[in-house]
Parts: sequence; C-alpha cells; structure tokens
Amino acid sequence: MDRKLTPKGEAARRRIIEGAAAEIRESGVHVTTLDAVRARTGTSKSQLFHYFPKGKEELLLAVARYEADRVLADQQPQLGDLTSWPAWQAWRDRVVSRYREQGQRCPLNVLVTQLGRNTPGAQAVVTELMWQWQAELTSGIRHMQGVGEVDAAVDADRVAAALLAGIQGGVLIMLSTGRLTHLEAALDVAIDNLRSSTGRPLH
Amino acid sequence: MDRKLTPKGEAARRRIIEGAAAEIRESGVHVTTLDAVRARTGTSKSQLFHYFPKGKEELLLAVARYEADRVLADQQPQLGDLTSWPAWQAWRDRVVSRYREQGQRCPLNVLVTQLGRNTPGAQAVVTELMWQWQAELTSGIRHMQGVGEVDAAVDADRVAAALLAGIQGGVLIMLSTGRLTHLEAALDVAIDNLRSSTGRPLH
DNA sequence: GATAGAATGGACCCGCTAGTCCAGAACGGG
DNA sequence: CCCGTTCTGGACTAGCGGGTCCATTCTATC
Repeated sequence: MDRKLTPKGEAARRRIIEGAAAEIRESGVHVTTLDAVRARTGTSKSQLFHYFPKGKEELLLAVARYEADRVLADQQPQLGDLTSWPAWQAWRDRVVSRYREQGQRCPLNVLVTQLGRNTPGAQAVVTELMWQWQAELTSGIRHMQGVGEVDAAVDADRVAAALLAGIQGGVLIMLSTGRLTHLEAALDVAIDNLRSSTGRPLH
Repeated sequence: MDRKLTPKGEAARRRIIEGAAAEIRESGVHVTTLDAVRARTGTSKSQLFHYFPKGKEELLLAVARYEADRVLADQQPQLGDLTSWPAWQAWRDRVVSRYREQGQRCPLNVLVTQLGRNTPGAQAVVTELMWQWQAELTSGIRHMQGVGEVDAAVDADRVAAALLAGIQGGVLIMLSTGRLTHLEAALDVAIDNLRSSTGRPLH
C-alpha cells in the first residue's frame, strides 16, 4: 500500500481510481474493461499495472474503498445530526433527493452488489460501511430517546437495523423498477413509527 | 416462444434452464459460462442454441422467469394466508429459515442484482415479482384491518412497500455481511408496529 | 549534471468464451 | 417403412480482455 509515490504518481493513481469508479457506475463492473479505464483516464496499460500490481482485482478494491467513503460522506452533515424531528426529515429528504438525482448510477449499489461480491477484502469494506451507517442511525435514535421524543423501551439498535435494511431494499427496488416509492415508504414509515412510539402501549 | 417441441425436446429445454439456474446460483451469472451449463446438463453446444436461438441472453431471461416463479412459491402457503398474528409469525419464520438455509445461494438476489440488470425483459420480470409480492403483503394487512387487529387509518399499501423494502434490504445485507440480523429486525419491527397500531394516537 | 528510481507508452501474448456450422442420429406421422 | 423434421455431437472461428515485457522519458536528490 505505502509504496513510494511522487506527487505526480499520486495524482495518476487517484485519476485511475476515480475514472474506474465513474466507468463502473455507468456501465457496471463486469462490463468495465481495463482498456476502457485506460482510455477514459488517458493512461497506458503499464500504468494500471504499475499502480495496481495485482491487476484488476486490486484496482476494484481501491474503487470499493473510494465509493464506500463517498456513500456516508454524501449524507453528511445531516446523518450525523439526527437530533430533532426536523433534522430527521432533512436527512430523509437528503437521501431521497440524492437517489432521485443519481438514478441508475448508484455507487452504493455497485459497491454492495457488484464489487462486494468478488473478494473478501471488498466484502469487508461493505460490512464496515453497513456497520458505520447503522451506528449513526442508532445514535440518532438514542438521542431522541434522551430528549424524550422516542419511547425509552424501544430497542434502538434493532430499529436502526430495520431502517437500514429498508433503505438498502428501497434503493434496490428503485434500481429494478425505476420508482422511488419503496425507498420513501421505508423511510417515512420508520420515522412515523418512531414519532408515534411515545405513549404507545407496549405489547 | 411456442416453437414445436417434442416431449423429448421439452425435457431437454427444461433440463438446460434448471441446470443453468443452479449453476448461476452457485457461481454467479457473470462467472457462469455456456460451457459450464453444457457440461452440467449433459448437453452439447448446438442444443443450447437450438433451444435458445438468441443465445445466452435468451437463456438468462428464461432462467429469470424460472427463478422468479420460485421466489413466491417458496413462501406459500404462508404468504397467501396472512389472516392472524400466528399466521404472520409463521410466514416470518418461513422467510427467515429459508434464507438461513440457502445462505449465499440466493435465487432472489441473483435475479434482482444480476439477471435483472441485463435486459429490459429481465427487468420486467423483477418488477412483476415485486408487484405481486407487495400485493400479497397489502392483502394481508387489509385483512388484519378488516378484523380490527390493525388500525384502519394505516396506509396498507405504504406499509407493505416499506416491509418489502426491508426484506429486500435484509437479504442484501445478509449476503454482504453473512448475518441474518437485519432481515429479522426488518420483519419483526414491521410486524411489531402493525400489532401495536391499534389504539395508537395518530399524529 | 549525473544517476537511480519512478513514470509512461505501447506492442505483444495467451486463454477463454459466445457463437457458427455441418454431419449424423433419433423421432414421428403417413 | 419412408421421409421430413427435430434433436444431438463436436470441431471450429473470431474477438476480446487481462496480463507481460521492454524501451523510453521524466523527476528528485546530491
């Protein structure tokens, strides 16, 4: 990983990763060829193998890391500040509008369903992403419990897990059907249920 | 589609589809080669193109239809009989145990994330599957509203959409992380919220 | 400004895979 | 039993894509 790279080399390496990521987002990982990446980034075959000696697999792993970082970053600062109902709503709107914009070019889904299946390394990246994402949601729910807006008896971690699943599924269904309704439903129903939990009779 | 096929031909065609489906479930669609299907099903190259003249794409579409049929069939009869809380629980357990058994070899996910992306035809198969699945869930919720077990003010279709998204995401996360917790959480939280909806103060 | 190591260009190779083709076997209706 | 159709076997092709290799140019440091 930490080979000696001059600034120029660093820039080239970065250019390759970003170009590959873009190419993969547009075309899918199994359609993307090294030659397409090479052409898009204005590099040569030997550069690809110079910066990623283990070849395509190593490049894909780097792309996975790159995309994973973006997924959560794209939801900030809202995701890290789920401290009131308007804040929850703002985050919800942010998520929905982001997925509306990007349509079929979905870094998250590419990462989870295409990159994440190939190697244990990429799988670990996905797992880590899910872990962090859920931690943010759990933290938001706990905060709402702290200020009495959510029933203290709610299992924050379980609800966060369910919400995360709903988001993942909503995105997946959007990519299959072209409709955002399921993503919106998952978010709205989850938030509604949290909001109306206070004073709800426990079973 | 309805070419003249003798019983023998029908059987061969069927054998090819099932073999291809099994191969794809085990190895993934982009790894599965026609030669692997050929070897597994004890057929020859010319047979593959005899029964699927348009080649691999046509075969994959047939596999998509085959797998889509199985996904819902595997949840029956429970999915079609969501008429009491124990019945809901039975369906929930059925789903969980099925996905626990099959582990990484998941027809649903192969269909949605690998087959469904290639052609408009396969995409339509996936959309249709989601549509039917959600209709079954909606129908179950409406029935519970009819017998007074779920608040009549609940938007059955929206809650069903959210639940479906949760299932899809739960399965997806299971395939990424190896854990069933998110699928279970999505199912349990959704059912819990339905159960405790009666008498809940509406926002 | 010399020199070692990094960065780049691009031709080449090899294996793999979808798809073609033709010859021949099996089948079914008359 | 005959003949057209369906079914099967397997060799062959064409092109693509990952990976190798070596020659050349650039860059940093002393």
